[in-house]
Amino acid sequence: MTLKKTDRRITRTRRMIIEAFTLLMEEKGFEAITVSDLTEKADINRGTFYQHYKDKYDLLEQSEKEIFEGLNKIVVTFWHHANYDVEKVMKVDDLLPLSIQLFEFIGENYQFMRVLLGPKGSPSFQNKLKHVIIDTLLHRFSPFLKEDHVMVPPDYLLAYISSAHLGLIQHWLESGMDRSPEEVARILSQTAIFGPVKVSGIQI
Amino acid sequence: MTLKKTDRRITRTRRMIIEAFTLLMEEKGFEAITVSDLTEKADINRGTFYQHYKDKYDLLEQSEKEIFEGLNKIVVTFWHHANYDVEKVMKVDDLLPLSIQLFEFIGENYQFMRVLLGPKGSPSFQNKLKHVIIDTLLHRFSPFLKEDHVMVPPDYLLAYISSAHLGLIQHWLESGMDRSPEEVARILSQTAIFGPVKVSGIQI
DNA sequence: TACTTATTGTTGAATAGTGAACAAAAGCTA
DNA sequence: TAGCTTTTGTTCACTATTCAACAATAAGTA
Repeated sequence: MTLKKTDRRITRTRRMIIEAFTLLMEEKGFEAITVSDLTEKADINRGTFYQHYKDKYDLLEQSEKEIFEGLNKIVVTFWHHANYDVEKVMKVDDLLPLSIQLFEFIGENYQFMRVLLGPKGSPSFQNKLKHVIIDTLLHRFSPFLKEDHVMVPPDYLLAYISSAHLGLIQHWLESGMDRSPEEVARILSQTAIFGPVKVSGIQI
Repeated sequence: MTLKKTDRRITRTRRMIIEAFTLLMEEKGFEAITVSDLTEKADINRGTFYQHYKDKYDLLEQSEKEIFEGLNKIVVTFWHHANYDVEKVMKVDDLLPLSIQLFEFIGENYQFMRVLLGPKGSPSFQNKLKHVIIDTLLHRFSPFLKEDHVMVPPDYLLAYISSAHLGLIQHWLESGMDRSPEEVARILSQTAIFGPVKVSGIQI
């Protein structure tokens, strides 16, 4: 079954809507935005917007979904390639390439993520992203935890790590991505080494 | 007779073509560009290009024409508003607003004009622009020349002034518009005051 | 509270752009 | 020079977007 190619007009129209959405969120905040605002800023017909999205809430939902799906796809693809087995001992540096890819993806969606995570963005986005980090990423490492080595309750550990990740991502975005994805991935890796990793018992 | 509104898709498609055209001229120079290059870079269908332009030469021609028409429109509108009469004595500062508008227009078309006037642009564009400056702008001042005060042949004067204008425009574009349209308009005005204006006999 | 303005959601006919295909021409390479 | 590859210019049926209009709803104001 061959994958049907999307008409480039659809892709283009959606990109224009997202760009307008991002600018308007920064300008006036999600709640104050109207569909008319969006279509004016995107320079498209109002009817066209309704062809793509039900309303502005649907737009937010689908936009966030795309971000989460993008992140998830990266992790799934990485895992598939890495072909990890519980028998193998995992080293922290094994995850550096994954980290870099994730930060590159975030960088590609910089404006949108920065706005969403900012003061005028979606209040629930932070929470959703945190859960994505937990479900998509951190739960994959559960099998690698040496249960008799775990010094703290796992749920607290996950809450700690995911919030730390989120905080670091937010700082990177707020400072205009002043470091490369590689650099920030290393910062994350090295910060984790002398923190959560040790308490988890994963070999360094 | 009401002015028919252009479909925004037409405007958008043409803008995308021009943007692609500008990038490719910088990248490989006009001669090396193919229509296929243009439509790939613009992300439009090849057939669509042919709906708008005959070939790449037609694209160049129409693009330049738009620039010249834009400049001309500014001058014509200014003249209309200024409502100058030969009886009135013209002062140099009277033209500052016109200068500013012209530089603003150039600024709005910065990328395209910079590339056209650059080493990989259209070799004839400089010459055409010079003639536009003469025909559109400088010839309007002929009636204000005090013939018995003119110290040099008028055709030499026009050649001097138009080249000076062009040189100043090019420098501004090449230096990435490091000064505002207002500033560069003043530079032009003040440079002219102690040069061509004096020899023309226009009151300072 | 009543009135005005702005926005919404939808509709239909028209228009612009799309993808794929084709023959011919141009450009490139051995 | 012959053969291959790329580009051109065009066509057609289909799709996405457009514009304008409309009634209903929501928001704003006096």
